[in-house]
Amino acid sequence: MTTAASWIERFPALSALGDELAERLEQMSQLVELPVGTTVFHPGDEPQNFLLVLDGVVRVQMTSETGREIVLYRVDPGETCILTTTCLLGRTPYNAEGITESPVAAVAIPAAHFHELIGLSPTLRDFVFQSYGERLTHLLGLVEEVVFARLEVRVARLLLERADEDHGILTQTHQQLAVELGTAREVISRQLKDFERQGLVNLKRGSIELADRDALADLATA
Amino acid sequence: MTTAASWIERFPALSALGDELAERLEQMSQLVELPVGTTVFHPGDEPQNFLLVLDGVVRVQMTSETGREIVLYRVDPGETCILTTTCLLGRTPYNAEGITESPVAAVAIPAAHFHELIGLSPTLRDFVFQSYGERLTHLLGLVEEVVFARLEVRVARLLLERADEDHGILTQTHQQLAVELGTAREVISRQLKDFERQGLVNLKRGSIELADRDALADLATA
DNA sequence: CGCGTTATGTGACAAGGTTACAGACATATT
DNA sequence: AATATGTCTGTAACCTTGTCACATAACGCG
Repeated sequence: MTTAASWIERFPALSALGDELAERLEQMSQLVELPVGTTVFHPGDEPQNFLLVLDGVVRVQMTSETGREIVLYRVDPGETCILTTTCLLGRTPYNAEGITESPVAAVAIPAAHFHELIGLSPTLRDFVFQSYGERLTHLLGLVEEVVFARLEVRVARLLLERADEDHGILTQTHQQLAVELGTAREVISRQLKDFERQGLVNLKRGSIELADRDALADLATA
Repeated sequence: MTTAASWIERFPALSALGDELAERLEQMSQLVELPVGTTVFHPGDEPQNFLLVLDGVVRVQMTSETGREIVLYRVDPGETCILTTTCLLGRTPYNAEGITESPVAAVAIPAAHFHELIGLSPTLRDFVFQSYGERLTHLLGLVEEVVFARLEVRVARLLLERADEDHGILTQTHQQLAVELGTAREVISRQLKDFERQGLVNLKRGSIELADRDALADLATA
């Protein structure tokens, strides 16, 4: 009974699983659907399942006592939430928060099964190792940026990274951008106003239009 | 031929390996000895071996273009350098620097063998997963601290963490402390002088004596 | 249209990073 | 002992970033 069109096909890294393991994985997994804005986990929770995102995006962020926040990373389709894996394997509570940024379809695999499968399948193992590696590298980059990079550079990078490809427009509030960088809203407002005066962007309530991408790119690589 | 008193015994996490695997691991590994101050790796290098530290400490840090540095973590005896593992598995170059803080004895396992063994041994696998988890958690803590924590708090924590247990003395220069926190020497000097004026520490050239640990601890938990 | 809500702008000040030196201490050398 | 040299520490001035306090502007809805 080949449960055709399985979610597993969405993960290139899992294509080498083999029919037998794929079917077992299929059986022990459970599909979850979450509306946008759902809190997937928050600090103090302990995860019960290994999580794979099929569709949508989960944003993982941290909040300070004073209320400032910073985005740590995003889990995109085809990726796994490595913080969940870490807390699962280490039986430690989350120290960050996960929020769906769009409607999310995900696969949950109970801890015990996950442990078993990881022993059976080099494919799954490599997938998890690779995920760990990518996140670790990414987090080191985050540390580097936060500690060493000037704010104008970080804002320029953020704008380029998150702007709509075609029209060069972001529909985000200053507050949202502040959370991306772990800074304060006023600081973003100030910097954007500066950029506007230099003709790099056009500001409207709730959106930012990139007026001079080349100049921003120059800044971003500085 | 039981090569008795193997280095493997130093790793509690590897005690469950079993005789056969332990012997194979033993055979394919190579002992390395490094004097203090050796650069184990630096940005751009690609690792060839999985590394386990037997004795001594390796400090892993990052340097900015402007010359500022920050310590990311330390690899203590019984631990593995997870950045090495990451770069090894991902075939990516290092983006940080590793320096021995004391004479180091380490075990090197060539990438191919490592890959094979990780498939064979759940014990080794769990060890690596656990190492990943610990570092990831630790790095998230670093991000949190760097982004949200006030400097006086960070300095207080650093002093308590790195002071000699008995006498409450650190023999470190302000520059060295600055590297720990990813800040500038002048900033550390300023803060320490403040602490001194408040009677929390006594400063001497090349060393700092904690004069009021309780007060520092109060600050540190703030 | 009027009104509440959310988003943005801005000034003043505090904290931290940078620049530029001065002085203090340690050690080696004469 | 006196001097020279290098390293470490202190400090002032200035710039960037974060915080606080409020003003103003844009939107959405009855």
